[in-house]
Amino acid sequence: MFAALSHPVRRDLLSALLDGPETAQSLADRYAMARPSVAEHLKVLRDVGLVSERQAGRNRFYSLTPEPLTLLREWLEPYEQFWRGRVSRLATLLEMDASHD
Amino acid sequence: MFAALSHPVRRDLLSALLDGPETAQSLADRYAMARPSVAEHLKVLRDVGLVSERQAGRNRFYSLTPEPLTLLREWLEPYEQFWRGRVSRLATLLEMDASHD
DNA sequence: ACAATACGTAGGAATTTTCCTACATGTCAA
DNA sequence: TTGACATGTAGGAAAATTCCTACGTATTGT
Repeated sequence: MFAALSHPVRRDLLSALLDGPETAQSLADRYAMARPSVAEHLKVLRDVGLVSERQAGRNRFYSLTPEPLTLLREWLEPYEQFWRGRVSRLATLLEMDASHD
Repeated sequence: MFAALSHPVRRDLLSALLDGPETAQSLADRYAMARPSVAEHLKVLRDVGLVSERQAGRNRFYSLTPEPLTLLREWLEPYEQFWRGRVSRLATLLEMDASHD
């Protein structure tokens, strides 16, 4: 998951699919890269379940399946708690400080 | 940021720092890897601002500075909206279906 | 001053990732 | 059927990442 998101082209592909499904071809046209390279990036995204494909004649439509991103959200949680903890400790300190003036 | 999080050892280091600051040494002791390798991972995390260091004599304490993770949270947002959108469209369909029985 | 400890970094080997050019397959249109 | 399009994959070069040992520097305790 994290590895799949580590490449800017792959994040860009996901972002492109936010507007709806697109064919492999039209996705590839967005980049200076050769088409097969984009196909490999799509494969990485497919392997972690972030996109799914639907064959339609000689086109293949890719669409976004963001469910696996809930893992990322869950991973993030302890760090957000950590962050809130720090803020509230700071607030406590400020209160203590305010109390002796 | 995404690249910094792509390596399991680096994610583990962040996780270790949730419990509070630690010296480079004690962090390195957690892994089978040689200490300088861990030091390089710490450097990557430092470069993206996810950890900060405080020199204390011959020890160097690392602590978690999770602020940059807000970028991740922001990145995630459109995908969560996308997801909610899909769920609500599904709900609409189910309602429509329920209405003709 | 000297030895030991804690640490970062240089240099390089091994591995992985990225990206390319073929190439093979399946589909459509004439 | 034949030719053009859409696509995935194989094979390999190039680039990046990872991890090691060796080394340099600063600090501490004796």
